[in-house]
Amino acid sequence: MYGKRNPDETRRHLLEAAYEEIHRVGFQAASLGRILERTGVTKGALYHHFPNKKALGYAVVDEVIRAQLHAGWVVPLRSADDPVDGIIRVLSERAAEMGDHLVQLGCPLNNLAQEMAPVDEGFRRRIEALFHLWRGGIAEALRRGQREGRVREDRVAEDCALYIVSSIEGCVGAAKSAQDRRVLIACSGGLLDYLEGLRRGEGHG
Amino acid sequence: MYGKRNPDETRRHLLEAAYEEIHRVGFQAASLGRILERTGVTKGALYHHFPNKKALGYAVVDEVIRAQLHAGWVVPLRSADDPVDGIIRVLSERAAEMGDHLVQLGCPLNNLAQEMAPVDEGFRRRIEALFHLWRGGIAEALRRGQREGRVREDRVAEDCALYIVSSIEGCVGAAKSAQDRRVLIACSGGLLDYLEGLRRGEGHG
DNA sequence: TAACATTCATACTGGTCGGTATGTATGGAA
DNA sequence: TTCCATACATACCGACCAGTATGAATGTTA
Repeated sequence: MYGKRNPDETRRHLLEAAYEEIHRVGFQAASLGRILERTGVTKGALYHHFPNKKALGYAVVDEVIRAQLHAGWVVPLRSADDPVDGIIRVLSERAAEMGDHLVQLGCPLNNLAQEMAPVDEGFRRRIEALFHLWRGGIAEALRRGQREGRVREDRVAEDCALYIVSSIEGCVGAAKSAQDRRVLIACSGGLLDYLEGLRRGEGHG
Repeated sequence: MYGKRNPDETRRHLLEAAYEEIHRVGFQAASLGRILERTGVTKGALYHHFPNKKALGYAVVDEVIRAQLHAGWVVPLRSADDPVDGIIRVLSERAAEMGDHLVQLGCPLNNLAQEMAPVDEGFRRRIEALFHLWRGGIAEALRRGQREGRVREDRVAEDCALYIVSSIEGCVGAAKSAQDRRVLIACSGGLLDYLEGLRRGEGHG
């Protein structure tokens, strides 16, 4: 397009469009034709940058979703004073940032996980790497909180992180299934209960 | 097949095969050809019993999945003495019954919800009706527990049921994403924490 | 047994898809 | 200026898919 040539830009455009297409309809139902249509890129260009559809999907996970997760969760949690406060704040920030997309289409990472994990091991491993990153960021914050006396020490940080991430995906999934933002709010109440229960001095441990 | 004729049976076979196919690859990727192949039913028979693919999918939700949910969750919870004990017992029973299928392929209802809710309103409503049934069974048990003094009364039963179901789906989803049964166990630990916290006399309310 | 609706069976259609073959324009290096 | 890899563009292919047209059995009813 434009008669101009710019390989890096076209690759970026393809990745962004593929990300949105996959987020909208899933990987298997994603149409290369629609991606090309929306980007103005031609099939020749696409197959120059990616050997096949699967490689494009892999790149979306490895680059686009990974960058979002890193910037949206890992980095912010590093600079949080209190881990529980930090998780709650990041949670609401991410929910606000994604807006209606989160309720309508769900979490891009979890969508892919649920669709592709049983079907393609390459996807599964890449997706699991991102979940590992995510849980790692939360667990690190929780461990720091334990050292600083903010988080109860009778819990294993990694186990808590696993449950927190799963619970987030559960809540987002419920809201998506209902196509109703209020479900996200109501469901998050239970998660907040759990998070508050992780603070130090909450008894019954 | 068999030269014999039996409309009810062929319909049942079709529904069962469709259920399995959808559970395996999702509705959109489900192939009528594969369903016919595995049942031995022909295309003419299929389109005699169902007007189109979508109607077959709807019937799977309305009949197959609904029956499973009713028999597996609603009925058992009605005869539970303690709701928290009951939920925990049903949880493990269901997990045991589905075996590796649960970890490999995930929850049939939630799979469909995540795939189809944003795409087709007919699916969404039917799926949401089943979630309503499920949450209703749990909420009813919790309310009875509150009346009988077994469950703390500073919680709204419906909100708790929403979070419990979402949390279950989150845990199952995590295990499916990891394709690892141990993830299901570890993740359920957090849910058990939450459930135990619903019992009466647990402080910090 | 004759008429008729139900229950299937077979062959075919149009459309979409991922992928490929082939060609062309660009830009940098020698 | 020549050469050549890079970066595209266009046309086409075979596979699969949901859905349809048509007809043949089968069971039911009169």
